[in-house]
Amino acid sequence: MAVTKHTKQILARLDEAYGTEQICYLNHENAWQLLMATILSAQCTDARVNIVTKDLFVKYDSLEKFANADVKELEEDIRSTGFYRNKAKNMIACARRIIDEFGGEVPSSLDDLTSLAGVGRKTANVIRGNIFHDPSIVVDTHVKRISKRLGLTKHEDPYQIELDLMKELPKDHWISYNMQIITFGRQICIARSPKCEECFLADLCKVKGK
DNA sequence: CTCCCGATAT
DNA sequence: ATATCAGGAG
Repeated sequence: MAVTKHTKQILARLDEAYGTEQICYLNHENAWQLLMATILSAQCTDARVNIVTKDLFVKYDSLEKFANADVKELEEDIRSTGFYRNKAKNMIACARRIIDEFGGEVPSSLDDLTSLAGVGRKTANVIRGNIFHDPSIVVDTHVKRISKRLGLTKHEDPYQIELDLMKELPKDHWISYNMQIITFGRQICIARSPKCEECFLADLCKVKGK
């Protein structure tokens, strides 16, 4: 499967602008912390998640603490991330199942990860990429919006977008693409008001200025 | 498809 | 007032 010149140009400019180093914007010290942080990041900015987890991971300093947490208390501890009832319930169930079914270790396969409460394809791929360094494409709102703007996919469904990107992007760019697009999406191709005047991909964009 | 749901920019 | 933010489950 040949990579189109259009795609090569995009990747070359992203590499030049942001490098290819693997960076995670969710603060964490281990696998279960990243898992909990990623569950919290659903429909919430990473900046907000980092504020919450700063205290959260001191109070809950192990999976066992989450497994035995009081739901109401955990709800208040994570309230500002939104969807706090679902998230608190999922975090507790998730911690219990990792302890009971996976010997206390965060599993590495997509199927095992998505079998956990509150863990969908996006969260699972964050863990696979950042913890286990398995090539994976995380389709979040930035990747979705910008991949469409750049003409790398026409789909709305995140899984279909993931398949399109896996076909179009060389495997060694999968992880860096995610980091680059998130950075790009926050600095330039902002959802509410994209800065097309200062965008280094404007000439390759399908919907420039719209 | 609907519901979960607070913080922030416009 | 409205859209959007590193989504997932029923």
